[in-house]
Amino acid sequence: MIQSTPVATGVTTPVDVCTVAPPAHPRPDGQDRYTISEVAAWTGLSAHTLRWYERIGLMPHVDRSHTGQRRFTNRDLDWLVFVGKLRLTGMPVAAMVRYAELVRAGESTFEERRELLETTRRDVLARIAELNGTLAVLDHKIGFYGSRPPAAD
Amino acid sequence: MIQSTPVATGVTTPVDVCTVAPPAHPRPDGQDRYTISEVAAWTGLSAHTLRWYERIGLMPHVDRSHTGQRRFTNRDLDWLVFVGKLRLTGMPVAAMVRYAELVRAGESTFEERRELLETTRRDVLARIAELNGTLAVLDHKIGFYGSRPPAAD
DNA sequence: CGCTTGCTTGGAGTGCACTCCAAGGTTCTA
DNA sequence: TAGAACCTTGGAGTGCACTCCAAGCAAGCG
Repeated sequence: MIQSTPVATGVTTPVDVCTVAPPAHPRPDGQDRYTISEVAAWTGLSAHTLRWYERIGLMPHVDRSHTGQRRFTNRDLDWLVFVGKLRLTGMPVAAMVRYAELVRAGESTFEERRELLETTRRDVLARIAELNGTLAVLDHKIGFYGSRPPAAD
Repeated sequence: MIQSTPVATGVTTPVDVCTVAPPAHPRPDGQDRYTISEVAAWTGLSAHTLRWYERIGLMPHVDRSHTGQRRFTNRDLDWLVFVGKLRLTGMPVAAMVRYAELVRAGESTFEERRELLETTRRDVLARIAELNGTLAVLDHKIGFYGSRPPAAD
């Protein structure tokens, strides 16, 4: 299952990574220079995965300390939160990389970005419909096995 | 994406594979002895996948012709339709195999089967909630890119 | 200063769900 | 009855999304 990897618990501010400089929301320790393990803990992704995201172009190039260690900014955190959402949609990594490329390419790609997101949106709606279809079957069968699905949820 | 593999288009009868002999619904050519390629065409699964399902125990053992070729019955078709639904829920194959084992084990496993399906149901609800969450983000961002999401759907 | 813990890299490995292959036997149509 | 099309098997290969490894610097504390 693609389901819930615990992405970024504890965020309360509405996120707004949209391409062009959103006002950065100060994060946990407010330094704007987080190590990879801090970011890993904060996002729920592994450090491995964060490096991998950078390698495949899913992260804009991350700042480095004078000795070459990664220092993530609040902006990077915002981006990762958004990427986490895209991942939850079921969007393949290749498409997320494409989106990241468009973001790097600047404003001229607004239209294509919108299209990509709208395609994703349609996919999500289709998937929800599909899941609702399976719910019907599941409920039918659960009824068959002698108990109603729990009323609450 | 796990999404829509075209599973069994053209089914109109409500399916009811539930374990204990449901009245078989006559299928397309009404012979009750379909070759693997007929079943592949009918379910949208590949012949490879059908053989693989049998190998891993996701299919009850399929009838054979006197020379050893598979001959699927309407019952098998019903089962495959149901398995297709389970697959759409995002249930891992291993869990579907577990369910198939329980079915083979007989009535004493009703309770465990019900639990398995209810767990799956909860997973589906959670996934739908997750997807609705992504829709909110998607819509926000699509609005950001200068056009509202299409009104219809 | 030394020590532990953390970070770096390229490349290899993992798990899932298929997907395909080769070599040969079977079935159907003309 | 020939030939095309289809079926069989075990095992190997594929694509995706990570996940881990080894060898070697870097950072922070007493």
